[in-house]
Amino acid sequence: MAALSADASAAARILAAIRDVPHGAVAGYGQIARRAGLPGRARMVARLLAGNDDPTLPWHRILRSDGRIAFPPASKGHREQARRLRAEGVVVANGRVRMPRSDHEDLDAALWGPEGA
DNA sequence: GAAATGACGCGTT
DNA sequence: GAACGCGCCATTT
Repeated sequence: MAALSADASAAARILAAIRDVPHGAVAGYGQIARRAGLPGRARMVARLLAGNDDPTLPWHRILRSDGRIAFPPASKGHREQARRLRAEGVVVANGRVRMPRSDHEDLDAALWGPEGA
């Protein structure tokens, strides 16, 4: 069958990685792509979220590498995402989220699982 | 097939 | 920390 996307399996892996983010945790586009086994495809993650039809997908947990919300500060999506993050206990200040710049593999676990890991 | 667009990332200023 | 520029990937025109 014709491949409407670049790689259906790749998309599935990305979605799986996003779903793998626990409640109260956040991750970056590049980080998700990397976890999905697709380094450098951060934009592909964004594209999937932009066209996601899955309301159960925790898209609000996906932020930029700087820890900032991808949407413009005046955008509705930005407000929606910030609201949802706060509802999960994530501290959002000035459209910014506490994000560890040094992603050590050991600390990486803490990023994904603040409760466990 | 080339140019333009987009929920990105990183280095530099 | 903010602003600017360049690079990368995938889809659309």
